[in-house]
Formats: sequence, structure tokens, C-alpha cells
Amino acid sequence: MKALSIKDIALKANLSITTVSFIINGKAKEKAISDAVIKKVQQIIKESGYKPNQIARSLRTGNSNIIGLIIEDISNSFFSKIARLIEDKAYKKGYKIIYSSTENSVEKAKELINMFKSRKVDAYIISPIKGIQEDIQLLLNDHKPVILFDRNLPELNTNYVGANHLEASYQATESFIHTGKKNIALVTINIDVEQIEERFEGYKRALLAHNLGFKEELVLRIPFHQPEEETIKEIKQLFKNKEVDAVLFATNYLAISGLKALKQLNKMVDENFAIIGYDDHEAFELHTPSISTIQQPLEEIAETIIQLILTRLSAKTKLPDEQIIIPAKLILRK
Amino acid sequence: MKALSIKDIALKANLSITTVSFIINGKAKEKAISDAVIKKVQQIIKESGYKPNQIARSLRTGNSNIIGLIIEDISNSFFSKIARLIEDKAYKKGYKIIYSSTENSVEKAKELINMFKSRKVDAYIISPIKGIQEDIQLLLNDHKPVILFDRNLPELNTNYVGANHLEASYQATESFIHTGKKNIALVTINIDVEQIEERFEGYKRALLAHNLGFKEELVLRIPFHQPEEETIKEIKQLFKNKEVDAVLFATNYLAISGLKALKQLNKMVDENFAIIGYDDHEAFELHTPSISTIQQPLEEIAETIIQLILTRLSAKTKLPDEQIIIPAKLILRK
DNA sequence: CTGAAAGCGCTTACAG
DNA sequence: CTGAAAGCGCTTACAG
Repeated sequence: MKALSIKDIALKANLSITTVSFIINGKAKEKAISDAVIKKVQQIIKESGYKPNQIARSLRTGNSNIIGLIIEDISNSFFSKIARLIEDKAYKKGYKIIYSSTENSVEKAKELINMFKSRKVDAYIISPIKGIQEDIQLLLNDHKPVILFDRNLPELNTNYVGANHLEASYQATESFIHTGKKNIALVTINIDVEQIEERFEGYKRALLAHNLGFKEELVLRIPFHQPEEETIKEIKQLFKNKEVDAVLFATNYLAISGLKALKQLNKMVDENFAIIGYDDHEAFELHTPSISTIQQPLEEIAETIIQLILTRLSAKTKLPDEQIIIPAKLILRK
Repeated sequence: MKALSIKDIALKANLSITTVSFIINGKAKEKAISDAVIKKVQQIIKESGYKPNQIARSLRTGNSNIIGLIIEDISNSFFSKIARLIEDKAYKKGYKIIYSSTENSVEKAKELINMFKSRKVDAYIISPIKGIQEDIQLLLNDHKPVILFDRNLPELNTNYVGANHLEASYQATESFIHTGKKNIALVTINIDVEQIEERFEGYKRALLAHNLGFKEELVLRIPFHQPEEETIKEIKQLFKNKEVDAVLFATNYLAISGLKALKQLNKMVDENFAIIGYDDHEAFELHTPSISTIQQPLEEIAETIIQLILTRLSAKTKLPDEQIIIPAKLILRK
């Protein structure tokens, strides 16, 4: 039971494959194919359930209607939610998404880019890490649309969509200060990516701007691949420091580990001890008391990314690169 | 700057593309290519950064090294975690995953299957819905490996990996009964899929087995696409029924809505009012008090799926279908 | 209005 | 030990 090919359809219709191809690709009018022929072919296609072989089409045209999505980890709710939104929007325009997680490995990220390249994806959406600039530059040389998101690589001339992490973490830190907190800690991750760096900078600048002084010992940098138990242990250590009266977490999973640490210590979030997370998580709202958080507008980010991609895919000439910064919001909860 | 082709490599090496192809595909030994030639070609490939065009390869061989994953919703943590585990394991074997969400739409599920088919994916992992049996049967006729998971379609003769939902929800209900609960409610979703049906059956049978009687008014069936606010409203209604002393939720997102409802009502989970969720969620453990839940062993499910796929992809003949039921565990938390 | 033919970049049966 | 050639299923420039 082999799949039907355009040849079979042409045979049944008593036409050349050229004519059938024109009809399939909506070029019937342009090529002045008669209405009768169009009807006949469409009828045969419908009855036979014929679907064009996309692989052959890709080989011939050089594009695939596939957009490659490269992220850190699909099981992180920030990425899986963005992925879902992007998928939905792309799907409506006839594009499919193929995704893969880098786990913050330069090695794997490079492999993924090559993989996608050899599969001729039409465009790339990448949450990048340092060390893959050259690989991305090759895509750009190839005139493939590339949208970086979440994290930027400023050396590259391409599109970027992201939140103003510095500003957001500045505000979060400031909100602690406004409620009288003096010893504000930061729990962050020790990966060398710009948006993590920015979150740190915002924290530091807010402290300095309010003359609280920056103390390195209040910054806890968690190794990326560390097992969660270890992370919780380190956070508990931090929490036991009686001086600390507020903690900002630089990612949602760190904040989750922080909440687990609190629970294990039987320590409460109250007027003497405040925390703020980064990126929302259902657990934050449900927690008693609810946890404040810095929220990136996922819908807006996804929409912006997909618009940038689609306009670039349909443009005949290269459009100017855009750097779009979308404000993250501090959601204060009680 | 066009990409290199096998022709370019052959030209540089002063060899035919046949020979180059044999070397690329590891058939050099088998074809008795001389070591000197092998070395030379490998050197040229390395220097030039040549990557074979997978599209051309797929067109010629009929397979793609891509596995299609069709799930309900990638943003649901159950699926995104499974997806990540499957991706990891597949990646190590040289397979890529292409995924899409059906949103429980028969229409979309059918489209996705066709899309994957026209892209010549090598195998399918599907969390199916009723109404796509015929489409899956066509894949089976085509001798493509298909693994159903999470939900089964018993009419089909294919592989299935899933948890024993009936047993699990029976046990959960029974655990309520053992702690003296009399009016046990079920919050479920009104989609017609087997594993949701089983969760209902387990609940019902446990009640009947313990002579508590089954009351339809204690079963709340939430429409699938309903906005969450509406769901919360309905659950609040249920919670206000003073008789209800225990609630079993049939999915993790329903339980999350349930926790939000509790919070809005300022109602506590305590010895007089118990709840159990389905599939784990970080919010369950963190909740005060922690929420008990039925947990599917994600790692084991993913591993089983990928093993089934890989053995079938490398087998020369059709292997017998397997129906693998993996026990879900009731995790009781205080 | 419609068709014959080239070619996308591979793999592989066949030949020597 | 190595190569010429067919063919996978399309699209499209060219011809009439």
C-alpha cells in the first residue's frame, strides 16, 4: 500500500503532473487552467485522499514550512507555555514547530542548529546561550530569519524579543526596600546568560541606589545541573542567616526550591521575611501566603515572536532587525 | 553561499559521489573502500563542515529519523515532562522529536497525523482521542510503529503504555473511605477518553464496594474548554455543599482550580475535608497542608515508550504489540 | 490552456 | 576497490 504520488493523480486525471502541481499549489488561475480541469483534479484529490509529499517539496523548493524552536528546557513551564502559544499561532499560518531543549549545553545547542539546518527549517526561534554566536551567524549569512528570545546575544545583528529583566529585578528589589527590608538576598543560577546577568544587575543597582550596600555573601549562585536536594540545602543555609529579611529568586524553579526549603524549615513568609519569584508558577498564587512574582507577559512575547517571523518569512527583501523589549510586571500578592 | 553537497565533496576528493556516500554512511568497510580514501574523505568533510541534506536523504530512503509526538497540550506539565524525557532518550539514539498539541480536537488530531505522514516521520507516539481510530489504522497499515500512551483506543491493535487509572482512583477513593469520609465528590472533565472514564469507574466502584452508594450529584463534570474562572466558580459551588467531606480530582489542572477555589473561600484542607489530585504538580507538595496525589511514574512511562519505539524501528519484522500498564502510586501527604 | 524535461541532493542495485 | 546511472516526488522555466 504505497502512498499516492502526484503522478498517480495525473494519470487518473489524464493530465500532466505539471498541471496537477499548478492546481495543488493554487496557481491554477495564474496559469489559466480551465475551471473544468480544476474541478476534476480537486475531485480526484479529495476522493483519493492524496497528500503531497512534503519532503519532496522541501527538497525542490528549499523550504519546509517548519520553524525550529530551540529552548533551554521544554519541561520548564515558562518555555512550555511559550511553546504552546507559538505553536498555536504558527499552526494557523500553516507552519509547524519542531523543538528541542539545549539544557544549557553549548555542544547540544550547536548540534541542534546543525540538525535543523540539515532539515531546512525556514526560520529559527532561539533562546540562546553564549558560545553559539558563530553558528547563529551562519544562519544569518544564509538569510534565514532568526528571532532570539528570552536571552540576547548583543554581538549578533538579528531580532530579539525579551523582557526588561534589569528593570524588573530593580523594581522587585526596590519593593523590598520600600517595605523596610535591609538584608536582601538574591538566589540565582550560575549560567553565563545575559538575562540572568541583568537580573543580578537590577538587584545590585537597586541596593546601591538606596545606599544599602551590596554584599556578595547575600548572593547565592546555584550550579545549573545541581540536584534539587542540594539546592534546597543551600537555600536553607541562606534562610538560617537571621539577618536576611527578603529574598529575590532569579528563576521560577529556584523559587520553587526556596518554597520547599521554607516548608522544611517550617519558616513562614510574613512581614519580617518576604520573597519574590521570577516568572509565574501556579504554586506562587496558591501558596499561603501568596508569593509575589515578576511576570513576563507570555502571550505578548509569543505574539511578537511569531509576528516577526511571519513578516520576515513573507518579505521579499530583508527587513530591518528589531529589538523588542517587553516590560515584565511585578505582581505583588498578599 | 550555498550549502555544500555531496557532489562538492566528491569533486574535492576526486572520487565519485557513490564512494563518498558509502563513507558517510559507514559502509566503507562493507564496500571495501581503502583506508587512505576513507581518511581523505573524512578529512575533507571535517574541514569543509559538510552536513548531508536530511531532506534528500529522507526522500530517497523514505524515513526521516524523526518521531512524531501528538499530545493534548504541551503546556500541561504532565505532557511537557514526558516530552522532555522522551526527547532526551530519543536524541541519544539519533532521533528527533516533532510534537504538536491536539487540544482534544478530533479535527486537529487528524490534521496532525496527516502532516506527520507527509513529513515521513518514522514512528508515532500518540496520546489519542476517540474519533481518530481510522487515521491511526492507516499508519498501522503502512507498518509504522505507533505507541499510544496515557489513553488507549482498545479497538486498535497496537502498542499502549499507560497507568492503571481505574485501580489508582479506586485506591484514592478507598483511602478517603478508610479515614471515615462519607460524602466523596469527584471533579472530572467531560471529554470522552478512556483514562478519564477509568478514573470515574474506579471512584464509583470503590464507593459501591464500601456500600457508600454512588450519587451523581457529587460528580462535577467540567467542560474541557471552559475558562478557568468558570471552573473555579463551579467547584466553589460544590465545596459549599456542607455534606461533602472529600474530593477527588481527575486531572492536575482541575486540582489546581480546586485549590484556587479553596483559597477564595478561605476553606482549609483538614481532618474534616480532604482532597486528592491526579498527576503531580509542584503546587501540591508546597501547599499548606501538602496535597495527596496520584502519581504516574513519568520516567518509567517515557522509558517504556522509547524502548518500544526503538526496538520496533530496528526490527526487521513486525514485533508483537504490547500493552504495558504501569502502576500509578497514591502519594499520601500531610 | 497544457506538457516534457531538468533538477533539488541524496542512496543503492548493478557493473566492472 | 570504485563509479555511472536510476530514481525518490516534487516544482518550475521554457515551449507551444
